[in-house]
Amino acid sequence: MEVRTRIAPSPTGYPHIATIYQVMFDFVFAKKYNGKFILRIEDTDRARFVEGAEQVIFDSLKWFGLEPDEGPVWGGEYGPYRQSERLDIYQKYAKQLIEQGNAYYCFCSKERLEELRTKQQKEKKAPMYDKNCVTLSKEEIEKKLSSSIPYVIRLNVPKNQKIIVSDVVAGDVVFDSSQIDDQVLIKSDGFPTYHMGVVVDDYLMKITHVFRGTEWLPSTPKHILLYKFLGWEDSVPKYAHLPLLLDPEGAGKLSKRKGHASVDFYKQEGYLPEAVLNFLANIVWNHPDGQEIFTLKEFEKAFELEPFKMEVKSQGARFDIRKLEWMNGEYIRKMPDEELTKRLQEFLVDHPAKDRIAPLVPLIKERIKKLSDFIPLTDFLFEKPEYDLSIFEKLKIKNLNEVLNKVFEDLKVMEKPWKSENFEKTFRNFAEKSGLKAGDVFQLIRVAVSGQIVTPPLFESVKILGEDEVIERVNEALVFLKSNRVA
RNA sequence: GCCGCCAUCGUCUAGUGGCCUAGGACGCUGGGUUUUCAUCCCAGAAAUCACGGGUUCGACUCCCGUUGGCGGUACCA
Repeated sequence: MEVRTRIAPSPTGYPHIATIYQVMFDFVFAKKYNGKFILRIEDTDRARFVEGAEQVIFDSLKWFGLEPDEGPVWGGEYGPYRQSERLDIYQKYAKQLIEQGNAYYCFCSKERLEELRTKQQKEKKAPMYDKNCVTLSKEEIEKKLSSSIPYVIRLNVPKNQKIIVSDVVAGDVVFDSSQIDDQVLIKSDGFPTYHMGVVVDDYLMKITHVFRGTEWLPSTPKHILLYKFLGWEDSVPKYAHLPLLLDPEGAGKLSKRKGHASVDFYKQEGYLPEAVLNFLANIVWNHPDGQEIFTLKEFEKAFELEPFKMEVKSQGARFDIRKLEWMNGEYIRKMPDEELTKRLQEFLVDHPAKDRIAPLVPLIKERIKKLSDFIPLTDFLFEKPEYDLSIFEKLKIKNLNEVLNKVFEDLKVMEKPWKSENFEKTFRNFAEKSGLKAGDVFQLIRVAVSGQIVTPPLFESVKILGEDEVIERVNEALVFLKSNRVA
């Protein structure tokens, strides 16, 4: 049987990093077994629907290289792939369930439901629907229907049944059906709820494996019940409820409010998609060889989903951005210069000098952890520095102005074009003659040229700036020092 | 409240009864290389394996309980 996995996001805002985390498993697993990875848009919540969110999901998947084989714009033989375009299908199965007595019309008002809930909570009972409408006669139902009283369709959950969820991560989990609420299947606006939509579509789209967050584990028995009632018992997919991504500060799930949760954050900060994926995989799964850095392909190769035991941790994992940063740096350092240049150029969309960064790449490669680090590190190469007296004051040389002046004179007479070796020799000699440490002299030149304490290697930076520009900047630094009455 | 999942350094984890006086990685601290920073190399601190009972010759590993964390408990997904 062909392996078919799916991601079913709802277009309610920008995509969450946990969605990508899930997609990664779907994608890798489908690829490993030559199966198909499907994207289905679950746009059944009209209140939370956000215009354009769907496109952002597509873009994110593309950025991570996790594009589906089937989906809304990709096509496929099991479409349509948007739930809003499948309403009649859910209706059809809902009717079937009603006829079988496995579901029923419910005309209860929101107010009654609210009252019921508060009452149950007061009595310290689990808030559940009381099956009030299950006993309605055919005539009563017809009457209410024809006078267009709003209704929902509820699942008629039987009492005192054991429902076993076989999960590849958690193992077999037994639920008591008496604890399960009569879930709404079709809302009063005619749209299905998640539970109805997911079961019908997963069945119709022939989904074989479901990877989703553990927050879904408690509602899985409802889904299993639905498969059973619809006569699809043999088609229940294999479930793998993945550990939740927890907030680094430790207050529950990684939430959208906290920034790190948005896929966009990683793009904007200059994280590499492959590094993010590696990180995501690594926090819940360990490579059998013990390596922490591995490609998606390597993950795919080593990842196993044994019949009842998946090699994935089942506890929630804190999302430690510092480790991601380190990992991202590792990827940057291992990347060929040409590739890094390309990535940097793609990242620096508005950078005025992005076409001229190639020679810088080898200089900054070991110094950046994220693509965005490039900007503060190299700014001085593209624009004149703004000098700050406190930075000059950090230098170990006492008579700054005097020494810099001598440097200035030496620079003017140095043989052009400057060569790194010659530059170094000149100022080492200079330092020795002046009784200064070579490092201190170089640091002074660095600050004069860049205005910064930290820069890429000095000799190479100087070369990139060019002789005239360097001399001019040293002169400007002198003027600055004088105007601040520095000796 | 009820139901469920989980429990090893600050964080991510290795560990499936003896190899564990618990290993690795990030981070942190110190040192070395270096024109700054970074890279790289070396060293170090850091977990009474949540707690309490069992089972066993022997438990981080198995069982029970407690505690704690997390998730669910919607006409949201």
